[in-house]
Amino acid sequence: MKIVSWNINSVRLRIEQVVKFLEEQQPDALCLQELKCPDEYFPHDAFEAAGYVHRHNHGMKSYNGVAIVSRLPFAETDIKHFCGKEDRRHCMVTFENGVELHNFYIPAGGDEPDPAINEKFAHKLSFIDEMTNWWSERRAANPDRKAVLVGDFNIAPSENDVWSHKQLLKVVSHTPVEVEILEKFRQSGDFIDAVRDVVPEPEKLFSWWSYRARDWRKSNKGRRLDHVWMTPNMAGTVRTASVYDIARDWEKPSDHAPVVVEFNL
Amino acid sequence: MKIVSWNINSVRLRIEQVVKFLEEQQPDALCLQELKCPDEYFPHDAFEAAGYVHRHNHGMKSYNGVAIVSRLPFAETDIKHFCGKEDRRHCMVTFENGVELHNFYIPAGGDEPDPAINEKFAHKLSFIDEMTNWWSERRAANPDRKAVLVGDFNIAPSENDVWSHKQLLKVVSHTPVEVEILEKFRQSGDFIDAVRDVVPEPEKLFSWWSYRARDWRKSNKGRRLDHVWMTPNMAGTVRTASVYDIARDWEKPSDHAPVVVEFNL
DNA sequence: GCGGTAGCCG
DNA sequence: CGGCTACCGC
Repeated sequence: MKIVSWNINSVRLRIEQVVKFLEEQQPDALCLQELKCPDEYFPHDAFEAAGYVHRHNHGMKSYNGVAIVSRLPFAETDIKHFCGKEDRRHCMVTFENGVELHNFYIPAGGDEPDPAINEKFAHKLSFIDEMTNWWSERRAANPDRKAVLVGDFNIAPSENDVWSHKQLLKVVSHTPVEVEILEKFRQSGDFIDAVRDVVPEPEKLFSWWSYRARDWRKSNKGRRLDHVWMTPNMAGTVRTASVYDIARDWEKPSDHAPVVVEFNL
Repeated sequence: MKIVSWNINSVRLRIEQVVKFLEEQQPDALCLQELKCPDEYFPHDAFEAAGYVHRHNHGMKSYNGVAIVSRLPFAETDIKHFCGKEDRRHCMVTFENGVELHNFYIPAGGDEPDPAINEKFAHKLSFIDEMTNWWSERRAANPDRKAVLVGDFNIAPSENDVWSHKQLLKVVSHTPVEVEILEKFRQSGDFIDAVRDVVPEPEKLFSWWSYRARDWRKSNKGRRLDHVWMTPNMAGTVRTASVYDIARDWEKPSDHAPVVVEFNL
């Protein structure tokens, strides 16, 4: 089972790149974030033509929005609201083999890494906190569930997930408080980072490069913000994992590259 | 001598199309309107590389802007302000053979063809009125001057310059008041319409097709808004004249096509 | 419909 | 830097 997470930064603007990617990589399921697209304008036809006939899209105008498009049918679909907002940051499907796939777009958190003065940073921390409580309950109710959790977590947890640990310690996405709260969430499910399972540290690995760099590949000031995690009962099932960074070189690219993971399922 | 007028509707967005056109048509001078480009951002390098090393550009932010780029050197360059505005609607050069080339972007005139209620329409009429007085004086001062006047005049004078004379009689660009005031200007210089000299009426000829049409060539609801005129002492010098409408089919085209005139000079 | 602008966001 | 929202102009 091949699963991909990709922050597409406008699904309508980049639908042709998405189709190209699907043709080249043929994943079973593609999880998209930052659709920036109300559901009534979601480009269903292009996905249908590409063979991705099963779709669960959950978007809004201007901001956020997540979708899962798949060649495999869904037994169930659902969404969850976090922090009392309907801001389209999560959707999930259950495949017919019982495996769940969750797609997240965790809040970016603004510039100032202080929840007392920056409401966006406070929102980010609360969001992850709520994810932790939510999963603890879900896990208690069904300890044997197999689940893959993917998305733009907007956090690069390890020092090998950023181009400069030192220079990013006070930059939102790599501050200790974020890394710790994300680790707390990880522990709540004993999740395994599927990518690091196959591409272990200290190898540097990034999935996002700012638009602001003149030559993103040369300066390579990247961060690994996009993740694919799995429940501990899926240990040992990762066949391959990689960042499809050639998509970052396409015409008018997203600032994120797809993260591709193949599972033996 | 091959001279072209082209309303490019953003010279920066379409610089590659301009270079392609220059390579295909190799005019001596290209007159551009609607640069929408401050002078400090004019794409000099692309013109330089294409062999158009003589340039007179006169632009501003957001709106209007005119330029003459040329393979032939200029003996002089100048600009004139009309209606007390510095809105970059005219520039001119004198070639070493003494021939003047004037490039105009006459105001579009808004929607309502009534100067009493529409200031933009009043501006358009005043602009042409001022052109008339200005040229009368210039002509009196130098009756033997040879001059080519080109540009987006935003008026389709004849019934064969529009797709439907009847349906456009009350539409700004083809109203009798505009046609008459432009004819008054023409008479002030006894100008000859170089294009109609070679492509006589009643042949329909257009240089502009709205972006709003689904299929501009099929519906063909065009207007001839772009013109190449010459002083009467140049009578009989037009070798060819045409509208390069294939440029209207290029990717992300301008809504205007280049008007190309070859003179025996 | 498609250029341009500004401010918001990341 | 480049999505988005808006509005302006043709």
